[in-house]
Amino acid sequence: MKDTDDKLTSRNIKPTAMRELVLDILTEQKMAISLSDLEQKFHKSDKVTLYRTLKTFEEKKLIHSIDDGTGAIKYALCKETCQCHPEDLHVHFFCLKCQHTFCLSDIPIPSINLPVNFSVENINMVVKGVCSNCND
Amino acid sequence: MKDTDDKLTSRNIKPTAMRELVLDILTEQKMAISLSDLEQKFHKSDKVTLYRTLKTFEEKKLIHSIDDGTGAIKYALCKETCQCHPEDLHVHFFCLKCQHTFCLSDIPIPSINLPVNFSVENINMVVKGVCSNCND
DNA sequence: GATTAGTTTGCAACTCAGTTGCATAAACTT
DNA sequence: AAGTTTATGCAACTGAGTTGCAAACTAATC
Ligand SMILES: [Mn+2]
Ligand SMILES: [Mn+2]
Ligand SMILES: [Zn+2]
Ligand SMILES: [Zn+2]
Repeated sequence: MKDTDDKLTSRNIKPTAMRELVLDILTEQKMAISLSDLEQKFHKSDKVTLYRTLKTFEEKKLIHSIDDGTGAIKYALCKETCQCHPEDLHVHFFCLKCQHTFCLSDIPIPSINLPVNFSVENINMVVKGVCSNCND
Repeated sequence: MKDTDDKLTSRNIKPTAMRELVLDILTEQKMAISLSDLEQKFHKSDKVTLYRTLKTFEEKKLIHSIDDGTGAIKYALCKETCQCHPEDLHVHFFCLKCQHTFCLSDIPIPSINLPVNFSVENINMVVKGVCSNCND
């Protein structure tokens, strides 16, 4: 618990019981999960509390959100050093077979040449295909 | 009307009055529009009919859909030659000021090196920033 | 330790995009 | 014209996300 607590406090999040539970669940995931995924990891839970917990985590840059086009936002832990700046952006992968969404944390989003007078703030890049698990 | 009709029939879509109207509206747009945007271009209209019209158009590859992260799918005309294959994919741009979504039809999505055993079917890339209109 | 002030949680209720079912209307087929 | 297929319109629903408010909890002060 101490480790979980530290992770929270280092991001300026008050370590409540609820938040520790949520962070633990997020930590043990190999893939990004949605609010309703998270909800189902509890026997009894309140969607709104989980929703606000995720919002807080995202605001404090403990997690980042991924819009993979499935209609439900997914969330995944940020790296310790992440400040959610452009240089922290990476490609995400959605597997059409297992329907899981992964961070490709090592693959930075390639820069592109925009038309004149266009300026960039943020880029979302989601690759859809079949993951290594599902490609036998 | 003949031109509109041809566009529809060449994509194997029966040219009804409704569909002609929708195609005309889509043709005169400089940016991608959502279902509810489209709905508001009519004085009296049925959302479901427009919804199904867009679905049909997309299925027949007359238009393509864009998930720009705003929560409402946007639609834009495909080029004549478009078959919605990977080589037809292009970058989309969402302007944080005017909130408009544009096709950057001339900017192909850069290819990336995925981890071993990952295969690609599709890529969604949305750049967010400020468009040339809104940059002074 | 009781009092207070600020924060978090739980419940209900709502919004909004997208979707389905079904009955009517319109368009083709014979 | 009668029958068959396809398109349209209306109602009703789903599911993700969101807000308001009161109760529970925590932290700070006396
Ligand atoms: Mn990620
Ligand atoms: Mn486009
Ligand atoms: Zn997979
Ligand atoms: Zn703009």
